[in-house]
Amino acid sequence: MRGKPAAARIPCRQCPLLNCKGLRPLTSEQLAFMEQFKQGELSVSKGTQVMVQGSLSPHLFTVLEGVLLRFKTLEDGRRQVVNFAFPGDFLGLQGVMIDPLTHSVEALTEVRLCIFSRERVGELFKEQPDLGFDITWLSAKEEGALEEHLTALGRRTALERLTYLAVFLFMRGRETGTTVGDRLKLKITQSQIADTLGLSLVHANRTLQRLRRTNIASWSAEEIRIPDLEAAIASAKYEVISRQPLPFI
Amino acid sequence: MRGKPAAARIPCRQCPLLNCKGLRPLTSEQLAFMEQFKQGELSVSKGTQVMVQGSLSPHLFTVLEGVLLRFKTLEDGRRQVVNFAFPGDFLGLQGVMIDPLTHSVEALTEVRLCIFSRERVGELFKEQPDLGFDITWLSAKEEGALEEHLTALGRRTALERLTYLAVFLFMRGRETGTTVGDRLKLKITQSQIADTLGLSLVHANRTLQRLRRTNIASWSAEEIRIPDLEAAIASAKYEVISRQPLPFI
DNA sequence: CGAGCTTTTGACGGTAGTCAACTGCGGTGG
DNA sequence: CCACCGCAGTTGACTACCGTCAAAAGCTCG
Repeated sequence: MRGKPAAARIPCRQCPLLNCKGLRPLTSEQLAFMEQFKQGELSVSKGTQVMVQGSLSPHLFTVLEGVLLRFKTLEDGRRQVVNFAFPGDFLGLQGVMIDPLTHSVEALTEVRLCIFSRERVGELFKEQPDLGFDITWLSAKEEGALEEHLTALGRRTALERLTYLAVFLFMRGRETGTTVGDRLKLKITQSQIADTLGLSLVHANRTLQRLRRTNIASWSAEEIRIPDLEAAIASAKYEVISRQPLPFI
Repeated sequence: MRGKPAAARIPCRQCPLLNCKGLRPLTSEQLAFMEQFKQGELSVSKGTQVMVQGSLSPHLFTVLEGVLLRFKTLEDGRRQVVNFAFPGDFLGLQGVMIDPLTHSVEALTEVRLCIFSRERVGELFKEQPDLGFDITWLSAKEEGALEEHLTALGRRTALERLTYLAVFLFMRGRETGTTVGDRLKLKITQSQIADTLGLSLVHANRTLQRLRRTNIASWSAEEIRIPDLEAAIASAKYEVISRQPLPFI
């Protein structure tokens, strides 16, 4: 896990997440606590592994900027992308509870992370119960996302899965201000898409071409564009869960 | 959601979960808190829906006894089983954060549940931060299980999925004292298995027959028997996560 | 310009889904 | 008592979706 640590330490009261529309801002007391709870920052470039499956993780992270990929690897090399992380997402909670990490995390873009110490989490729960509650909230929301992915893999056709993923990523992007109009700029390889949706690379490619022809979403190597979100949601059979502003940090 | 509520209210200090080997017992202070936090008990018979997708849930539950099924339903009727709940598992956390439930919960056996009020969760986090932390732990563990299921659906063959599920259920049973020797008594229909593993009913049936012929697991309608757990784990390519005693309640 | 990665295309085979029918079993009611 | 029903499990035949193998084309970067 390389990367310039603490390149530019920004005080929490200037945290970019505070004016992110999809996120609920912290109270000033909470901000004061976070200020001393925060250990530093980590900036990594695209492709960097932030966490490695099987290793021990001394840190927790909050994503300040960028998009990451969480994935598991089987011994024989098969990979499964488990979820994506957007700004405001909390990474490494499992590492606190379960010793060796059960998945890896890799940066899909340039990424800036906020670092916390794993040892001091108990302290957070004691001194700021509301923040502890928020962490549980985030964890429950993550669980909900995994359930959606699970039904996508289990019960949706390849084309539905692709549209589902397009909509999912687009909406996560919109919540976290990563999106511009009906476009989400995000470079993902088709291999990563395949590993997310449980498809082979070849089949993912063919289905992606089929998706492009439907005009429901235009998904290029550079960006995802969804002209009619309602229509896309319907055709993905995506049940949108209620969009309350998420807590963070 | 029918069922005799509070049929027999057992004090927490006699909770059957306390001497469950896979679970970490509570301190006496925590027990005292839980005693007044607990609202009552709910006993339901096999097949009962304890929670219904789309409805609001006023309660949280801890499983005292029995096994349940969590599943999502698409509008067109396709079903996806998301996970199973064994004694000690915590149900309904998502209902606290996200308003309408995103999945249903159904009893697979006779089940006894401990009921908590959704409104008072904040109180628990404030007064017993350690318990709040434990809830987060449970949530993180659940997340880990979902990730395993996800890679099963995405990257394993039908036969591997079946063995994976057999091993998964057996080990959960063993953790929670539901198992006897190398047997887990548990009635599951092949349709439920199919909906768990993302297979069609017919194909699940055929693969199950194939699994029986391998002698790795004998999975009848009544029970799962795994004579050689190590071998089964290997052939399922199941990466066993470390088995620390779980917290509960 | 060549190396290496990602995307694309073709051909082929196998895995898994669908449709349909039949069996076996337990419960219900005539 | 047994016919009848519904449900779970089983089997066969057919199809199609999807994976694998292989190769070529496009791209970026040193």
